Amino acid sequence: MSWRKEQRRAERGYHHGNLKEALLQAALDLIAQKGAAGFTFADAARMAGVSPAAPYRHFRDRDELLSSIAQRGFEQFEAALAQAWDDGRPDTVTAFERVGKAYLAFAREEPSFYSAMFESGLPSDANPALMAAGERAFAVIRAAAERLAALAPPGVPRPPAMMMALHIWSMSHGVASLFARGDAARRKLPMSPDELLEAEVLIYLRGLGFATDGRAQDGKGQADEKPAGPWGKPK
Amino acid sequence: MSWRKEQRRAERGYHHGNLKEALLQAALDLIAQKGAAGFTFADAARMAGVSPAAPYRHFRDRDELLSSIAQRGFEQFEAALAQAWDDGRPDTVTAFERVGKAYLAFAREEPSFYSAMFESGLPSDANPALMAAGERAFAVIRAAAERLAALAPPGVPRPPAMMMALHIWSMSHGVASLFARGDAARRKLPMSPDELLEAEVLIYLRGLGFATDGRAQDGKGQADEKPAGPWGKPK
DNA sequence: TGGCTCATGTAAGAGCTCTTCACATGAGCT
DNA sequence: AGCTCATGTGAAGAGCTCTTACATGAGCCA
Repeated sequence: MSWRKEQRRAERGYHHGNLKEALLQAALDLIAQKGAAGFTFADAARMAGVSPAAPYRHFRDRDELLSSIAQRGFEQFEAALAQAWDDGRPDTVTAFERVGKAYLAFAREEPSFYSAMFESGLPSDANPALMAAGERAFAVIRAAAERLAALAPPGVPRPPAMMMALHIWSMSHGVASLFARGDAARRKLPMSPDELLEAEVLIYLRGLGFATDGRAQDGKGQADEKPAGPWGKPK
Repeated sequence: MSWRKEQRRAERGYHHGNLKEALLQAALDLIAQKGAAGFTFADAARMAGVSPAAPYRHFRDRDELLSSIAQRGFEQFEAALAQAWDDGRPDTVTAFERVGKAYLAFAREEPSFYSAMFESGLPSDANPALMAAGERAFAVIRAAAERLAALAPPGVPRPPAMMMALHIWSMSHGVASLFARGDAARRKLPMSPDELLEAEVLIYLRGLGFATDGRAQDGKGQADEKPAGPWGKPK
């Protein structure tokens, strides 16, 4: 009763032709359905229409497939963040907030990548290329923080950009992994994850002395205006 | 060559007597070693010295065992946070920071619990008791935020306590899961996770208008003293 | 065109896990 | 003493991971 498999083979010949890509795609789909833990090498093979042994021609391991996905994820993540940052245009604070939104958007729209990247429990020393890709993604946040730190108001010691970057990253990751994904999002929130993160970052930046209200802060700032606060209007 | 097993049985008789507890403990140990994903039902049975089928008398599933652990984790977590909070003594801000430290300490000292709680990919609707335990733990943070919000300086619209609680939680979870655990901690940081989180929370609170320097803020605050900032001294 | 070679796929199998079943044991009650 | 039922066992099916030996055919070279 394996006419199904026979037929598939008839359609595409003995050689698949693009198995590596097909496996990566299949794995993404499977992770989306069943989570990074539930995904199975054999399942990916089945989905690609090849025998369970075929994937071993392209990936040493189930883990290597997973870390390939994570690596790609970091690359796309970096691209998304970099595009959102857009080198700080039109102004640093606006661009910075856009980065936060892009972070959440990625976590929401690419949950498979996100969980391969952060929740797959891969030994971090397994794949140097993976680590490097992660570093590059973080570098975008760090560069943005650098620029932001340079705008810090005088009079107060300037916050270390590295620290700011780590803070922003931890907020983003915290919101993303607690509230913005799959059934974790079932917790009933008083606001959307995006709003939550935006408020969080705004409050944080204000704590650093930034005037985060009028947005255009790069020079001519209207500093103190009794701001409405980053949380909506009181009812 | 199974004299080993025979001997164990001789020691403890046909019935284990406390298998459920033994399994939970074994699972914790295994998760600590190999991560929540790598842990195996059969392994736990072996470690407890019983046959692979025995655990099924106590847990419907591998997942049910995992969620039992997560539930216990939340209970201990709640206890740890509540103890740290100590009903806001000696003053709200100090106690609040203690909660943050307790959060990280738990993540660091009980990584098995922490990953069962937050990284095991359990369907959140699987176990109502689990969800309830999670809620109770969060309630501690929320209660603390409530008290803190009540101290918010006048003149600015008071921040919603729920939002503050979610913010604090996301920061804590973000720092914990990115920097304070296992080989994720291999990222070379300019400061310890504890310091990182403390600074983050302090900056955040300052952004809400709290004077977070002299600590005693509940009444007689020395408000403005050109604070050194929550990041150490500039070198 | 014919023939080589090697990357890519397959089949079969060992060893593992999960889970279920019928059956064994003995702790605690009557 | 005898019953009963919770608790543990052994065997077995189904699935997964990964290895090994073998099959196929695409690309190259003459």
